Amino acid sequence: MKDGLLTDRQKEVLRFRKQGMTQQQIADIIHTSKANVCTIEKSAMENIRRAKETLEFLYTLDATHLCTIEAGMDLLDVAPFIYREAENIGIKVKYDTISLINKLREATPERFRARHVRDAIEVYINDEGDLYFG
Amino acid sequence: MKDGLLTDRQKEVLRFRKQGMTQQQIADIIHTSKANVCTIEKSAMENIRRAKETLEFLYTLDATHLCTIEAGMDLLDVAPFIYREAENIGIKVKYDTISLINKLREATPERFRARHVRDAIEVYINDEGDLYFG
DNA sequence: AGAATGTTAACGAAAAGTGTTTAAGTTACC
DNA sequence: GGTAACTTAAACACTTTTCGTTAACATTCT
Repeated sequence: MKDGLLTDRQKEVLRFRKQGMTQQQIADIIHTSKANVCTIEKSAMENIRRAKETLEFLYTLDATHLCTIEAGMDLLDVAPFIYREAENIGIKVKYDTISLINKLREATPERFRARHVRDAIEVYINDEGDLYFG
Repeated sequence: MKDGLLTDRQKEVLRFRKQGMTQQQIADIIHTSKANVCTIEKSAMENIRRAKETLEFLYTLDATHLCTIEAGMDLLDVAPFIYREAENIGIKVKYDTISLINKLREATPERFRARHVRDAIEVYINDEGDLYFG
């Protein structure tokens, strides 16, 4: 049984970075070049991105596509829209308006500009009323 | 930018499995042996396990060690214990007793026998009062 | 017992991932 | 301009993963 995606090297770098060290400082400590620290850190972030994407796939596997939030929509209109769509297919959404918006902003922070949606967001829902965004 | 951890083959098998197909049925469709379907499915599950573990590491990265739940402890004593420890370091735990126990059992189901803890569990907490178990 | 389902071990070939170095490129700040 | 922090790309040796086969083994249902 193997560990997670991150190599010992990558974990090491992430820990030092979390403490606020520069790549050069870390390079000195672990006896390698700063370029190498950079690539190690970069591939660590890449691995984290992939881990997230993998679990996203799992979620959408037992979830059905609920609706699409089109670009330009106001953030405050999103929750009512999702509630209506979910009601149409007879599923009760698990989250109240506040949690829903928080969850949405957390899942796709880059897709917002102030109160407006920048790019379309696909919304998935499962039988339990859990929501996933892709 | 690469995809998630799962190969197309693995996703394919997982989708068919979700639909309730047997390994033999899938093997016939994708033109390979059932043994191979089995190994593909198995490594898919392994990849999913690793994705989860990777994100767990991320959580503990900005969390500090709160306390250790020793083997033999009664499940009903865990929540009060954690609350007390968190209070000692001035952090309010995000979960009520019920949610806390659910979260604990979900994270480490193999470490319980009826109402008792089998092996020691490390508890981590972050500034927001989120808990992680390792 | 027979049949279907699932698992495991051993092995090979092709593909992908890892750690490194080197070298050239930003970006930002004094 | 110069320097420190950081990024990027190419190339290398090395290790691991993946997909596939075959054959044996365990489980469960009829």
